[in-house]
Amino acid sequence: MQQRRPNPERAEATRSALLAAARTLFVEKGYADTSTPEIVAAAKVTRGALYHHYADKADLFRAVIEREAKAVADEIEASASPDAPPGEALLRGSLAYLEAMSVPGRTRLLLVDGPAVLGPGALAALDEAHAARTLREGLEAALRPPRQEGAFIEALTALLSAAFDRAALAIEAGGDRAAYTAAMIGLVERVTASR
Amino acid sequence: MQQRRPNPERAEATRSALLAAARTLFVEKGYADTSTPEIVAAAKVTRGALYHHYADKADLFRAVIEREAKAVADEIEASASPDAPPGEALLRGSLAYLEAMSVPGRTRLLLVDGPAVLGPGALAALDEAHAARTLREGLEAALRPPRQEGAFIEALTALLSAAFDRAALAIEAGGDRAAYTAAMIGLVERVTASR
DNA sequence: CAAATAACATACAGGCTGTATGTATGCAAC
DNA sequence: GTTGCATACATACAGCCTGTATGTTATTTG
Repeated sequence: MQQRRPNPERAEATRSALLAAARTLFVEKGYADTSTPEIVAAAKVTRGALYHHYADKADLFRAVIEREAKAVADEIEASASPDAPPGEALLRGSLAYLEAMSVPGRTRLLLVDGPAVLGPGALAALDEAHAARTLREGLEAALRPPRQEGAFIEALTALLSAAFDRAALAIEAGGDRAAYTAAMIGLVERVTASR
Repeated sequence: MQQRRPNPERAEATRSALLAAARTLFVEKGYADTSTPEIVAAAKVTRGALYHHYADKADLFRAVIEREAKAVADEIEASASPDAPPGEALLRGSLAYLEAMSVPGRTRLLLVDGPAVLGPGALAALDEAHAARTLREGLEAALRPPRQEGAFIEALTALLSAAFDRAALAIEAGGDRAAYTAAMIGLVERVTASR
């Protein structure tokens, strides 16, 4: 498919400029208060270009979100040590998640505006595909041999993931980073403790 | 204050109609996709009435949210048994929260659109004033004598609260209610277990 | 009963979204 | 090399929505 590709670099540059401008404005003013005229002005293109590459404003937002979620997943994966014991790997991944989410704007994009604009289902799917998978696999490994059924582990994963999200939000909002980190580690340890 | 109150019943009826219509539409279509003409048509008033009683669309939304948060808090408090041991009181409160949040539309209002429209800070404040207070007090009681400092307990409260929220969302989205309830109870038990 | 004010109703201005239409440029085949 | 077509935009337009400004009615108070 797609043998003919006229001027692909220019198109890619346009998309890139739109994504960068949109990300900045969405973070600064939120999705609802950011207009497409503002975005294209910041990206130095026209609205025609925007609507040529993206179906609508929400589609552009989705592209921004996907990029961001992938960046988070990549950073987590980059900081993973492949041959660490399950318990420690899980802990390291948790800290890496908090670190990745402390990049300015990420909590607003991924945790506040994202669910409202794309629906919580879409975000959960993205999460599962990227960041949360690491968490679930870590939990499964740490809880092996499985003393619980699959649905329980899945639920536990979701709950812990939500706790991590809240920690990231609280820290970005100026909360006590050390306290939230400690509480998070405490949660993970208590959950994985071979009772 | 407020000695003169011309036609207060009529005004109250108007507000009530607006709140009811707005709640229904916000739940069905979300805040962004609900227009004020739609709301006033459903409430059988005019836009003039809306902007007379509320500063703007977001202010009406805030009123809906506050009503809903108060309802949740009331339901939790109603199901509390005052003289139960701390551990059991906490568990009961947790289940009551899940039950209260299963009223249709509540998760979308309080957990999805609310944070995006009002900002996560405003919602957290509302939470702390109503539902989360019960949780924090329960945790403090269950963890007494305090083996941890205040900031840690506060953080732990926030994390657990987020886990509860996610459980409510997952259940409303069609998740395995039993699994999520069990996982939530497991979390609370492990956290309050005298290590 | 007169004045003031609440409780609306109506009209309007500005901005934003999405679409429809127009234009230029590269690639490809002939 | 030019004819044809698709990509990559640019421009113009229609409709809707929000918030405000202004007008009207009906109480309540002095």
